[in-house]
Amino acid sequence: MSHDTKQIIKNLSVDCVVFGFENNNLEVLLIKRKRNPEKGNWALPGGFALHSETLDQAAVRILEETSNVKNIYLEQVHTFSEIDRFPNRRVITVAYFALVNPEKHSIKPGIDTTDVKWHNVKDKIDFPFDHQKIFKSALRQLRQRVRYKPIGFELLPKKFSLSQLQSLYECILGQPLDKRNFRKKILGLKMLIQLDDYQKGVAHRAARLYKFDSKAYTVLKKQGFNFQL
Amino acid sequence: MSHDTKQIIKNLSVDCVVFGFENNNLEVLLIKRKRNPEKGNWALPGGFALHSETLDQAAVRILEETSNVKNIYLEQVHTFSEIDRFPNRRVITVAYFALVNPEKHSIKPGIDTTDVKWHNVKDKIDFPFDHQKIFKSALRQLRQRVRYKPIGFELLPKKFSLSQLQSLYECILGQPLDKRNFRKKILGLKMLIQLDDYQKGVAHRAARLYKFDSKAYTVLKKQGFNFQL
DNA sequence: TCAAAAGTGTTTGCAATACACCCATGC
DNA sequence: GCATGGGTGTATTGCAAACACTTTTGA
Repeated sequence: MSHDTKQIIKNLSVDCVVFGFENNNLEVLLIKRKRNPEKGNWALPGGFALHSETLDQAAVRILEETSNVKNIYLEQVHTFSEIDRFPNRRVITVAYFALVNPEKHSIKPGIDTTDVKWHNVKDKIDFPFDHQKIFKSALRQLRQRVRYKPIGFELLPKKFSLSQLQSLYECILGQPLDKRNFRKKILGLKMLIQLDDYQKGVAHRAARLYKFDSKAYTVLKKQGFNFQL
Repeated sequence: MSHDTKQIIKNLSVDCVVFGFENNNLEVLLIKRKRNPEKGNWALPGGFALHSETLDQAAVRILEETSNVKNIYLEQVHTFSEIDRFPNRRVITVAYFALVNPEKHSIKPGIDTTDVKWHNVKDKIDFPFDHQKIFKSALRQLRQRVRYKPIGFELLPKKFSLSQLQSLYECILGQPLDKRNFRKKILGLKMLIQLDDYQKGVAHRAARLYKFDSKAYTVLKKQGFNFQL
């Protein structure tokens, strides 16, 4: 191709809805915008695509540039094209959702942002542009995916308890789950390895910790599964 | 907005994978290209978006312009952005899938096409550009959708037999279904109205015809359902 | 009378659901 | 010793799956 490699595509942007799981809550990553439009306001991390990259690559780059997160689960969600969605000129945006384990990835402001933060998914957010719509559609897609792909696991630390895992599923699906049935089901998938580690320093019986069987995990991720709870 | 209304967005196109059901086969609509690139070759109907329209609107317009079909079921599938997917310059394309009842909609060439035809989904097609990839991903999405949305019905004539409906599902899912179980399940959804009409002129027992209960249909389409067969 | 598709119920097994009590730990 | 969450098993139900013969019609 004959394009300058660092040149942006002026009418095409990528916006990312980054989900994380912290303090037993599903959270979304927001960045404080350094430039106009909406300078100083909290928004979804986004940016323009370059002529030299695919949109998947753009999403990876933008996440790294805005929030310093790398090497995470990414999936395209939808392309938004309302004529007035961006001020003054026509910009179409492709939305991605991403899953991050906040313990593994340190979040910090990148070149185009002055600040980053996690925000509880349950609390109302006053989004600029059409980011409310984008956020909702990403959440909807996450809820669908989690039912037949084991992607929830991207959000947890290496060692975790079954209660943590259950709590994650409850946050994503927005509904309580039965403890015994959940355990039966999740252990039946044979993708967890029981460890000899236990929770420490809690004022109740310590929970046993588990990790993923990464081979079984990869297989299941490809095959898909049916998680009906 | 201040754009000329009929001006195209040169780096953004829409491609449509139009499915139809005819002669008990699932078919895809192809058009013969009138212009370069790939002039004279069969491809998916597509075209550039305009500054004055959303992508959904572009898909509607393009389907009408290329193939004379209107008022059909449309859903966005995915955005394709490989750098070399289009020759000579960077063009990103947004794929849609559409469902058409060939009996209701007469297909004929539009301004940008010299010919149109239906092509059996099972037969290999030699697609230009990345249309093979686009087609595959649309078919995958159709297979998913049909399991929890009653969209299959968009493809049938007003009056139809249960065998036709079953055959449609078999074509989409690519697997045979049990007749008795299929009927039990589909009648259990209570969205079909039994008519007093029967098939005519067939050399075997005439099949009873049904139509959709459009109210129940609308409700189910919104709620989603679980079609496991 | 033959060919070809329509139509029709029952049984079986599995998986989802509902449900309640004891255990270990820190304070 | 008490508050807190961890951990465990069974009974019931509903749904998916498997399966074969009779009916109707035109040729």
